[in-house]
Amino acid sequence: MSVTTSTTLDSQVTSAWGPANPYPDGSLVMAGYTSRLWPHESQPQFWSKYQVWEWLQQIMDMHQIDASSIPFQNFDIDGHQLCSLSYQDFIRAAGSVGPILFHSITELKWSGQYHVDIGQMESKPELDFSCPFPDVSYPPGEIYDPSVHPLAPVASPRAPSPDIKRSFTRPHPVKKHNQRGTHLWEFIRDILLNPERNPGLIKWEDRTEGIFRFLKSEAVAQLWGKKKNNSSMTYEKLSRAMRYNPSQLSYIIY
DNA sequence: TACGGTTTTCCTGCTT
DNA sequence: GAAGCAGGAAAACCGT
Repeated sequence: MSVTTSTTLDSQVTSAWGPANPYPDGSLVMAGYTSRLWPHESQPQFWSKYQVWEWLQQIMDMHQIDASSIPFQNFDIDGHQLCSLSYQDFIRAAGSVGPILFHSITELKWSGQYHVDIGQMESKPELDFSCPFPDVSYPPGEIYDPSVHPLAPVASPRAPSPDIKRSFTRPHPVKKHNQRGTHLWEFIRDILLNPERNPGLIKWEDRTEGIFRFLKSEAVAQLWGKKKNNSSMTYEKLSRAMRYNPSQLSYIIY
């Protein structure tokens, strides 16, 4: 993928919304995300598996818990199943974090107050490059601590350009606090978490393995550069940043 | 001001 | 040989 001088980023992204999108079905990548046309119901009983995971992630953030301390695979369930779990089930599934999760889900079941304001996003389907990737994983007012979910490109298979594969490992230990605003891994995460809003830029290749594919690498780099006020950003630089220090970084995309 | 973490930039080597 | 990716090294940047 290359962005020629005559090809604007807007045109690329816009075209991706249309029938020209080379991945219109998204059957592989979007499996967990199509349902992400989010909580029309705020009731956890109606959550998808993915929403359950987002809730888990949010709880970990809120309580400053290392995301690696619970086996996410134990929560490969939808909201209905989640709500049917007993206190002991939570203990078994999440150990010492279980009571926190149980308490949270119990409150949510009764209050129905859990709102992730995706509805706002859906009401504004147009792309907004001034803030292209709203942090929809976290309700307004909640501070997301990215260091809880560090991201790590690990040994990634080489792939012929323009399809660049990257893979991510499970979460790693935590460092506190976002010192520099948006991190690159947050940026990537948000693209992956918002396929409806940023179609055709990156797609999941194998979500269970944490492998994704750059479809428009230079377009992603341009967006990143715009976010960082760096007009000279290229995919080469962006990819270098992604490769940097993989032992430190990991990611919690499932 | 010093320090640490993250990102950017430049470069070389390897693979296809 | 060309293209593209991986990774080393150093500098820049930013928050504490």
